[in-house]
Amino acid sequence: MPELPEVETTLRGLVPLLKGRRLETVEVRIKQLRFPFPKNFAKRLTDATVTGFSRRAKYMLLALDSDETLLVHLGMSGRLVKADPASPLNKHDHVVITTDKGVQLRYHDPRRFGFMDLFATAARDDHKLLRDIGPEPLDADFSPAHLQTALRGKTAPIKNLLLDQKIVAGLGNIYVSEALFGAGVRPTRAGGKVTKAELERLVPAIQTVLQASIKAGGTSMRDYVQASGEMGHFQNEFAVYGREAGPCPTCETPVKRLVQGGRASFYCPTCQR
DNA sequence: CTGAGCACCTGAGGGC
DNA sequence: TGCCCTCAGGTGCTCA
Repeated sequence: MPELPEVETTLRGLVPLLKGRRLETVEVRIKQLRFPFPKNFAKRLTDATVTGFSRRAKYMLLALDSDETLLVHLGMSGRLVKADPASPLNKHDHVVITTDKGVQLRYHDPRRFGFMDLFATAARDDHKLLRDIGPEPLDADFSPAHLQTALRGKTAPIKNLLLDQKIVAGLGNIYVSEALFGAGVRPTRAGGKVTKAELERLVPAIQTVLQASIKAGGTSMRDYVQASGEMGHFQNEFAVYGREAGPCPTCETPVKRLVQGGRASFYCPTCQR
């Protein structure tokens, strides 16, 4: 599910609920998610106070006063949502955290592709899952020149390469289709053959679609909701994603769907070359 | 090294 | 209703 905008909106929603709060109870209700929980996970979190919030690619990072950092990945179907502590637990509510103010957060993930980790904050830059990630697309150092270097000589389709978190952080299947539409680049183009002029359109196209989605609270299609429980509504603004045979918003040509690397891509055959 | 394919898991929806 | 198939927002592994 969640790509950069959904992770970012979740994180922003967590700040007012968790900032400066001590985690009073932590209950892990499943043996493992995608990976086993770290040793003594619940015990190490209990009584820690949350001091900082950041995001890297699709990872949420919560800094604790215990000098450890909680890493959360939502996988395909994960969500982290405030809940009434009195309401019954769902079978997919895998981790339940209650703060010293009585606020309860539930990590819910039917497909269990998500996971959590807990590690020394000082070792963050060496973390295996974080160290090879490419630039954040909303940061100043994300540029056409970076993409040009990263894509040089690549024969794989640009669609697949933009999903590679080492090339650019945080994009997933929805926003790659939307960004390539915004840039007028066909998803099948070999990465190394995308021109400088096209990359100069692609960078702002990526930034525009991500920022618009964050503003809309992300995309809620199946599982995703914000930390508050509210839905996002960027799904109402898709230009091409999920709109096979529908009219291109620019030229009204029917949108095409194809499968690349086992995943659907959507594009306008007229506007994207 | 690259790129392709599979694996992990549940649930929703369509066709019959 | 029920069964079987396909598909879904991610990513790490193996193999050629």
